[in-house]
Order: sequence, then C-alpha cells, then structure tokens
Amino acid sequence: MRRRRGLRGVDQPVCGAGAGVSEVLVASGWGERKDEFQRALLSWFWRARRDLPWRGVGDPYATWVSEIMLQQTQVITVIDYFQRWMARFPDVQSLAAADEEEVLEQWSGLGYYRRARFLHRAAKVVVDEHGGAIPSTLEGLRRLPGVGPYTAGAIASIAFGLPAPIVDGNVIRVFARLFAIAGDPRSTANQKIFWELAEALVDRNKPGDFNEALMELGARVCAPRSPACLLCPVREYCAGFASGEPEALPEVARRSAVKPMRALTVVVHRRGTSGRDMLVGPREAGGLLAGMLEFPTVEREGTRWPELDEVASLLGMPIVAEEVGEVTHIFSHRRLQTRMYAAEIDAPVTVAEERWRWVPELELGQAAISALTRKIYERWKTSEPV
DNA sequence: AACCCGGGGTA
DNA sequence: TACCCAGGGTT
Repeated sequence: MRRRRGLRGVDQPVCGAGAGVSEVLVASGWGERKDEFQRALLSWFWRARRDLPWRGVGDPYATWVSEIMLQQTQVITVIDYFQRWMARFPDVQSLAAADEEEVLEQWSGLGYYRRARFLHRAAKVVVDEHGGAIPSTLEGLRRLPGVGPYTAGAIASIAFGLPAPIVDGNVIRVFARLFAIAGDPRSTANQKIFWELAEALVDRNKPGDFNEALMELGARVCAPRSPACLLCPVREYCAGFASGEPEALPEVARRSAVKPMRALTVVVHRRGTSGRDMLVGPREAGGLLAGMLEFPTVEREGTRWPELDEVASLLGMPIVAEEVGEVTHIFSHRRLQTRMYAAEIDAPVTVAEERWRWVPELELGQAAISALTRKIYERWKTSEPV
C-alpha cells in the first residue's frame, strides 16, 4: 500500500476493524464539538441547498418515490422522472391501482427497473394492509419491498422527523474523510462504523435536514475527485483536509475492467402502409432488463452474433431483412454488441409467438422500453431512407 | 456476513 | 474506459 504523509488513518488507522465509534470520536477530539459541527453543516445547507422538487413537499409518498428513484441514480437524472411520476401517480392509491406496464412506462430510461416493481408492489401493500398510510417507523418502512436500511432511514428522518441515521455513497465519502477511515468502505467493520457515526451525529432536532445536508455536502463539495475543501463548512473538523490529500479517501477497490460480452441480433420490424407500427415484446422474466419491451432479439453470451434465421424461427415466420448497422451498449458490468436488421412487413401478418405485438411508432417513445432499446430505435431511425 | 444484481451518465 | 450514482435482496 502506498503511504500518505500525515494521514493518521492510513498509516496507523484511528479507525478500522475492531475500533468502535466512541473510540473514533474520542481519538478525533470530537466529543464536545458535535453541536458545532451540526450547526455548521445545517447553516450551510439552509443557505446553499438546491431547490429540488421533492424537497419541502411534506408528503411521505413523495419522499418515498424520490428516495427509490435516487437509489444509484444521480439527482439531475431523477428530477424530470420524479415530476412526471407525481403527475401520473400523485398518491399511493393511484400507484397501487396502476398496471405494471404503466409503471414501467414511467420508469423507462431510469434503469434498475426492479425498483419500479418493488415500489409498485409496496404501494399495494400500503393500500391493502396499512389503509393507504405509509409506515412511519423504521421497522415498518423496512418491511416494504425495495426499502433497505438507507431508504428507511431517509424516509423516517425526512418525512417523519425521526432521528434515524442514513449511510449512502455520499455519507461514506464524507465520513471517510472527516475521520480518516481507512480500508475498504464496504467491509463489514467499516460499514458498522459508518452507521454508528451516522447514528451518533444525526441532529435530534432536524434529522431530515441533517441527513440531507450530509448527502448534499458529499454531492456538491466533498466530491469524489477534486473536493472543494475551501468551500466546505466543516473542513476544520476534517482529517482528510488536514492531511492535504482528501481524495485519498475513501479507499475504493478497483473493479475488473473485463466486461463479459453478449452478442445480440435484433430485427426491427415495421408494419407498413396505414400508420407505422413496430413489433415489440417483453424480455424474458428474470434476466437482464426483465420484462422491458424490446424488438425481436436473439442474444447469447460471447461475441458471435446469432444468425438471422434464428430470429426468424423465434418469430415463426420468414424474415426478409436488410442489415442496417450495429449498436454497442455498455453497462457497468456487461457489454452488449448488437447487430441490427430492418424488416418491412406487409399486412396482414401472423406472428407465431404471442409475446410480440404491434405498437404505433408514435407510442414507442412512451412505451416501457429500456435505454438500450431506445438507442436501437434511434439508430434504426437514422438509417431509414426519409 | 458474503455475495449477487444491475442501468445509466460522465470526465 | 473507469468511476460514480441519496442500494437492495438473497443465501
């Protein structure tokens, strides 16, 4: 391991496996400074916070929706989705009453579609078993599908004013720097420390604001790279700032650069003369992008594209199609290489498999499709003769 | 407690 | 390409 000058937590970790949070706070000289820290952070937050559409709404449902959308997804991406969602499903009853496909339509493009299904299922639970009232305790929230330790704490503190701790990626980074917490932040021992710190530090009077402030600080000041320490309201408490190398923490493990390849052959069918219909169907349950609508596709692991006649037999009909290009789509854990064909179908046509159906091209943008299918569609469109 | 899962955006 | 993103579920 590379050594870093002056960073206690790295060469001789103050914190790490075995140390409890009280030792951490005492070793950092924090015992009596907690109140000052809270005030400094909160007054910064009240001055500098962003005006986000889910803030200050005073509706636990809105808080819940925003927290689910924000899981592993950046604020800037969520804003528009949140507003459209709240317009279409303004309360838990309307969400519970919706079809899953409508729910996925609203989620289309956000990714991690399992979140939408959990949220939908949980809405039914809230309506059926809680009379439409979102649970107001940590334990009650935790029982809802899709609500883990972070989300339960966020809803409890933000929507219900309970002094619940939260730990997300931002909090991990902020705490790792504030207290010079060395080692893999995901390790069990360090996770325990992060949660205990969050519990110990959360402002009992303004828990929601405090938690949001911690995350806002992580997102806008205590950034992963090039943290803006000179703008930081709590830099005088920060071991990372004192060390001169705040970026050295947290110690993130490098992920493998090798992404498994998957080869897809997709045939974009358009049905013809009266209106323009596109043939789509849901992806198989359980796999990648499960249930999301796609164009007829055959895919497999590796780099060899399935042949066109495999797609033809999948559809149970002969395909006359011309190749129109390739699309590469990269997930964080996988690479998809797509070879694309275009087929014009003269009605009437019978599609053997029931899972395929025609949808008007104009409705495709609103359908429950993934960003991958959206990308394929866009590429297909630009290859069309006008 | 370890492990798996998984979409998208960006520097 | 690497890394990050207001994580959760399963075993």
